[in-house]
Amino acid sequence: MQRTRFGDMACSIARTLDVIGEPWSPLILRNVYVGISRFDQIQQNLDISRKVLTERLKWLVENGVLERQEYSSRPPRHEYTLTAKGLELCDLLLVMVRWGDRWTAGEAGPPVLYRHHACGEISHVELRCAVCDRPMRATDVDVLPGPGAEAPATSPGQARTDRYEHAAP
Amino acid sequence: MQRTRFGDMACSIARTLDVIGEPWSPLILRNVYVGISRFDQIQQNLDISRKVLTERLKWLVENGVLERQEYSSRPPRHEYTLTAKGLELCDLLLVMVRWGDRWTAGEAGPPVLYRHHACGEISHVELRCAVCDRPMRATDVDVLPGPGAEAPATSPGQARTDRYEHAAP
DNA sequence: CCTGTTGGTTCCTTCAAGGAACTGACGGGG
DNA sequence: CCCCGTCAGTTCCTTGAAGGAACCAACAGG
Repeated sequence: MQRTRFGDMACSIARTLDVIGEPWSPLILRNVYVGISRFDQIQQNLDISRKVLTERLKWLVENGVLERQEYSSRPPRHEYTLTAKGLELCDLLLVMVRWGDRWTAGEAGPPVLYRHHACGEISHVELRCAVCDRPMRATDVDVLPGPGAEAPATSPGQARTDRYEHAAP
Repeated sequence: MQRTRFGDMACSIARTLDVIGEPWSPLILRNVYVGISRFDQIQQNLDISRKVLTERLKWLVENGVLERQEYSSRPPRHEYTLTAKGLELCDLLLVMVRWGDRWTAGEAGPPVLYRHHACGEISHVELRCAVCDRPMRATDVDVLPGPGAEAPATSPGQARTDRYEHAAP
């Protein structure tokens, strides 16, 4: 775990990492996503320490990514399900899968395939611009300061543009 | 840092995390991406321990995400630049930004904006199917075992489908 | 010669991860 | 009634990574 908390930084990447940046968290999310949603199932599938799994699940529930639901009282049994917030995080997993397939899978090929409901084909994700629909990759954008740019402890009105000095022509 | 190495798992998410899953790594990548590419610049911008920064940079270079380049001999000075592999990882950052903006930015609004070169508009990424071009989110796919599905130490021919039991109808 | 910049390395402390054992509520079988 | 098994954790101990500060070395400029 990072001892430096990222949640207070004026950076959406840091704040996203604050939620799922700890070791195991994305893999736990993946498991819940594919239907492995109970404590012992997840623990066995990942071979994760029960202690760490407890901590991660608690954090993810506290942050509204997962919900802990009782599917049987007597005996009390729970399972973890994705919230809308958590489901959108799974989009991130799809992009990670794409990169991992391209750069780490090697000759054996991808360990898991994804079939798109709409077309029925084995496929993968591509990044498009929400406005014009054309490809939008890291090379296709300029970075510039936004309204929430100043760090929390900074007085308003004094935007910290120095942190984004490469903000393009 | 995770003590359990994820690189050996038969999972592209785990293998991606093995490369950039450690604390600070995505933020270092982001800094190099926006042009903050020298050791001391990165260290000051992130307020990261010099020791950890050294380790992370070394790991990222070893894994082909960054390149260490001398931009001045005498005195020897270096900067870190993205490889093609690293640039594609930045796509992941864009998706993290999108989630962070939606779910963590609050009233202040996003700290950073992204202008798409092709249309000139402030925008964000959307996930599309590489085959049919329609939206492809986590809810829009079936998960099924692929060619590289068996774990490394497993004898070939005996696919471990048990790990993906929710593989959908 | 002294200072500043760049790019690290070394050392020490603290706290998270891993691992194994333990708990406790319940259900079922003999 | 007692023992076994399952689920969902909790407790405790050891190890090792993160944080922080100090140190080092090569060079440039004044």
